[in-house]
Amino acid sequence: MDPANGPVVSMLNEIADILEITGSDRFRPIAYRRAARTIEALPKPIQDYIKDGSISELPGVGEAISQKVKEYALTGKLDYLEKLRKGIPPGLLELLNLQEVGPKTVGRLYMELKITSIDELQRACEEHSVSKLKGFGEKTEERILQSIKFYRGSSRRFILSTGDSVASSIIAHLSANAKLIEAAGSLRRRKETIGDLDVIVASDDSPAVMDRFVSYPDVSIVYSRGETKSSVLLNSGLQVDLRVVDEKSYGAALLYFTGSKDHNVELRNLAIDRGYKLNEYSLSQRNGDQFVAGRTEKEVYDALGLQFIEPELREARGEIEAAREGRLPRLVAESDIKGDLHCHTNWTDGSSPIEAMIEAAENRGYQYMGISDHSKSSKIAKGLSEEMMERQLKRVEKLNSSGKYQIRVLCGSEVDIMPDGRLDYDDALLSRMDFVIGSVHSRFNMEKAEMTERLLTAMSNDYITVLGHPTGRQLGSREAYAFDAERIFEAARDKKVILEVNGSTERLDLNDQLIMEAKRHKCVFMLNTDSHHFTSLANIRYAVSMARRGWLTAVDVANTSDLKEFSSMIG
DNA sequence: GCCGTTTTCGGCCCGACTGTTTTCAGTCG
Repeated sequence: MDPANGPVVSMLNEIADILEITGSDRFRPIAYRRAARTIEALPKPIQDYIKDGSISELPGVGEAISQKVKEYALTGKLDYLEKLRKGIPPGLLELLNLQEVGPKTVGRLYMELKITSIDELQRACEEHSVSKLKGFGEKTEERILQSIKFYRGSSRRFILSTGDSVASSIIAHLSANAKLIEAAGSLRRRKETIGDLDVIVASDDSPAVMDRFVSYPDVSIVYSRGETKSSVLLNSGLQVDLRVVDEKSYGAALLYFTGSKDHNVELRNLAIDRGYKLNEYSLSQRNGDQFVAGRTEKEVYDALGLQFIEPELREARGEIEAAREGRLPRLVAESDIKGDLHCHTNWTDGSSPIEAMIEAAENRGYQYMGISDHSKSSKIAKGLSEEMMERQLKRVEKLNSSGKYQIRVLCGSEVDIMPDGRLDYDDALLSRMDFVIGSVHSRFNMEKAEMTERLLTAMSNDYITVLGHPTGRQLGSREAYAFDAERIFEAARDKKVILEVNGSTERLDLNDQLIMEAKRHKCVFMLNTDSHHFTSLANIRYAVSMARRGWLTAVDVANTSDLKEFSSMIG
């Protein structure tokens, strides 16, 4: 997605929301949402499509919507939307964020009880005036109160690594009754954050699986418990949905619940084109329901004439077309990685000694690894003074010549990029290092132009090898700083500065979309962990996940090369 | 509102679960 399109996407979705609440033709809001999805997935700003007239060729964007998008893009507002907004009180839209409360419910609550905000809804439920409405009852009232409580509580997205640990614990809990079991959804697609967790099970004894599931110790609320589907809320606020299917439907179910939604819509439409019907049970003949495929995902893709599409690619970003034409990339895999250069030690803010980091890297089968402690200005991180840096260089040299390790240990530094773009050590010291990771750790709130200059200046230093965690974002706590990505990626390519994909679980930086953009600029990448403890070297899987979501192959990634070739790349 | 090798009008992905029903509407994914 191009971030510049965000406002247009919200505009279209808001129109859809209002149309749903006011109860117009059922299909008009669907049309607006479809157009919003299309525009959300565009790689370039919508203005580009308006300029060359290709906007009305976008799927789901016809005459009426393209006119509205043009007006909005040109003037920053839209008459039609202003008029719609006047028709309903402003607080009404927020009610849609409540679980189990949809547009029909909001519409009726407004029409019959004059409810226009979450506060008013809460009061109405507490006074039991909602349950007196026709079609509503006590349980509905309680459910709404619960949703309100949840909505006001925790943030509703979880980082990927949290999802991984919950998933493996639930899978362990259920595995005795499951023939096949796997986490699906955004977790399986390796999205940077997940909203909920989907688990798919193949089993002959569905009731037993369901019983076991709803009695998982960490469950706080059971939302639903059915024969094939159950849904619970954990104490952490994470919702978990479980589906149980027959073994012969397992692949179809996994495919269906892995998504993304847009990928599924495209797949189903392709199925229809080919005379089939695709649902969570099988791919079947459109007439007669005869089973065609469904035991495995590959079986379904095969029957549709597609290459197998890795879950990380299933975002409706052109992967289905590529699969049809047999030109999907062979994605980089964890087993391709031959070294990790972003490792801190207890010389600065890490908690493991150099030797422990080296041994952990060796145990992973790496050919090389890099020590990259903080530079002197990172006071909080106990950055190394020049003298200490000198000592560390000598220490690593000694370890390499000790004969104790098979692995080659490189010594570098994660050097602060100062506000003016200079690096935190002088060139003489930098020149003696095997590699240099330049990172921004201060003054995150610079203006875009200033930050861009800062990064460009840093990248023009001859000794910088890698741009570390290029956007500085931390999931759920710190936004990416502003900079002109296009200029930075062009400079990275021209100056041969490698872009880091940082696998630290709170960072995941670059993210998938920026990776795709950088790849279009023909940049080279390096996958690192930013480990502060020897066990964190395993986080390389998260860097790999982002890289795969960004369509990277081993060729795009510097640290898939053997030591010899790699040395020439960083040298 | 969009779209078309079944259609320029009449469809629009589709199935599970819940609650309030007495056969179904609303919500979700």
